[in-house]
Amino acid sequence: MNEQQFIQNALQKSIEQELIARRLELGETRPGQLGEQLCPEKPPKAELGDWACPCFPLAKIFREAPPKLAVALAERLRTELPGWEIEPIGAYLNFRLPRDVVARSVMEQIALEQADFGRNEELKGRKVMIEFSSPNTNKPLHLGHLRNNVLGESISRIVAAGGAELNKVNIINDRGVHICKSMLAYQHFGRKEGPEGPFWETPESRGCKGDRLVGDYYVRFNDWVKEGGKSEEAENPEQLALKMLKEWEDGRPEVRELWQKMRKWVLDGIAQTYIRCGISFDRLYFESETYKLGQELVAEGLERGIFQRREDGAIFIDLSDCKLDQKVVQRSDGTSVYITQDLGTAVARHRDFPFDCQIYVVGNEQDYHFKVLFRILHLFGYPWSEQLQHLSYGMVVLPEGKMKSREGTVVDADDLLDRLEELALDGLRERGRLQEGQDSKENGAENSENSEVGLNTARSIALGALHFYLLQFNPRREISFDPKESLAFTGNTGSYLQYVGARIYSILRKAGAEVEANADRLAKYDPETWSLLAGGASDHAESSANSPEWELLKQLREYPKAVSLAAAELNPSHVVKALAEVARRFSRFYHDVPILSSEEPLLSVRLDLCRATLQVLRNGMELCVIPFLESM
RNA sequence: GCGUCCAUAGCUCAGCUGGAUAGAGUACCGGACUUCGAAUCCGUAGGUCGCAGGUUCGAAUCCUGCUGGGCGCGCCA
Repeated sequence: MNEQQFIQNALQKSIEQELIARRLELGETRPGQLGEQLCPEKPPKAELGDWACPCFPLAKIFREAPPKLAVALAERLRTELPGWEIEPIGAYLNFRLPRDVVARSVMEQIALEQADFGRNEELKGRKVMIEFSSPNTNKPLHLGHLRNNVLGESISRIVAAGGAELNKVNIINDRGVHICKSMLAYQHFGRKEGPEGPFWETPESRGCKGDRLVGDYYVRFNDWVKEGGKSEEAENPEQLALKMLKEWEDGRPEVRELWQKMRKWVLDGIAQTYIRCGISFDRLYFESETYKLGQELVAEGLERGIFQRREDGAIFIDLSDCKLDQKVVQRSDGTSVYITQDLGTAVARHRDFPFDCQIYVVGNEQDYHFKVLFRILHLFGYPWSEQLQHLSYGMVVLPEGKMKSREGTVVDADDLLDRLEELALDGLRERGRLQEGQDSKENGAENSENSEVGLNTARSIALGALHFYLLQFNPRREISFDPKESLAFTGNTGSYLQYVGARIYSILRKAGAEVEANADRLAKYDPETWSLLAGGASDHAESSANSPEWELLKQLREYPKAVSLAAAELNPSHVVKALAEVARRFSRFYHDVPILSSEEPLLSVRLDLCRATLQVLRNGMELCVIPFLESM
């Protein structure tokens, strides 16, 4: 039973007693409903208490003003909840927890569970498949993918923390006219003149990542179209692309060979970006493999009357009855469209991993696509089709508007990460943080700025800043990305979490103390020590009502709730926010309360509070794909 | 035009599904490093919750209308 229910139960009893004392009848209301109507909530200000409950709903039954009721109920609750402070203020009943008990229970729980603190079993036994990233093999990843990637990875970790069995998958869109476009451009413009004669350009010859190279040819194709597209075939490039797609589906060797080569360039390049971002997949699906199954399904659907054939041969589904209009599922020339492969992919995936639920992390510009997809799978009668979910996240827009690949306003993922790493390195340099034992001795040479350790730290800071930034908003919300302001390391950022972690590490190092919390040690403290900790025993504890220690402890207790809420809503921002709040409250505690210079037993128990905070930060940062740093 | 999502401090966003004086960060201004890491902390200021109605003890939150925006409405993906 959680605390909220605990309070509700006590309320329920008190209300019943009060009713009896007043000889009032319940009338239509079930006895059990009374407590449920009163929902304990967080007061707007910490001074008011730890929990609060408005008495408005009871006014009718008791035929008395809520403030008077609150006073009467408070009296009864005091005997119901010994140790708690209960205070009626206006129409509200305010509750204050017995602090020594709470402090001890949170810290013991953290010490016992350690890396598992925050995990729960709400999704135990559920098999969840999650699709995210979904790159095209004709260009590198951009800012939009970065949001998608970190959302997918973070939600995966959060859902796994809920006990679900998880399968992370990526559908690689390596088939279609857009792929043919970059291939065509390469065929026409990829022949270069070198000192030793002509050659076909490769990532090595240009000295860049393969995804970048192919992406440039994709852009080149669009320029070609604008130029009027002169080619020896005297057809325009768009037509050539469709023709090439047909040849690809027919398996023409030259086309397949070029496709294999360019596809690998992009896949290798994108794989590097994934590694850099700390995200991974259990399995890759390729549209080039699943589209055939999609075509089989189209044939089956046609036979079963789910789809219809038009005079020109195109196959479509009529969904005008549910306002989804008509949708073509196979072109008149027999080639597949986007949704064809998604049908095949869904079926293939359920064969590979019989999921209870599948989450598609895909941008909201595809809301219509997924409505149609889910509808079709429903009409096919797959039972699992009822458990498909589209996590429709908002776009990332720049101050000047939407990113457009053709206009070169796309923010390239690798470029952005490079820029962030440079800024992080500048930050380390300014703070003189590139020396001080950050270098390995075997490196011997010098504490140079280019040391491996310094670069790794900068990478972690950059990634932390980016991921914190991208996860702090509601996923469904469109976010505007201003490079100048968004790439900050001060204020509410990933670096803030890392900084607090590093400071805790530092203080534990200085104390010569171990880093892990230890439940046996905690068991030795007496109740008075716990009261000293929670109540704020610092010299200037003029208001022990809400000491920094108590505020911190309460926030540590909030962390598991944030994780389960994030899992329920598929919204990692709850975890990010809970962590930022932990960091803020720790900073205040750290600032206001001396730790190393305090005397026993306060020294020990305060160090234990540091350890508990550290553990929560680490656990949460792991879920948000924000690297933890022992020093920065 | 149709569908769909959105509108809260100068800016970027919260607001726990109807409750107390609407909160953070950032920017601005003012304080705090001889003391555990100043990528920090503290304080001041900043709002007619787009507009107008409605529902009720009570609305940023629910309903209707209006205004202004995003996205979608391809045999692109």
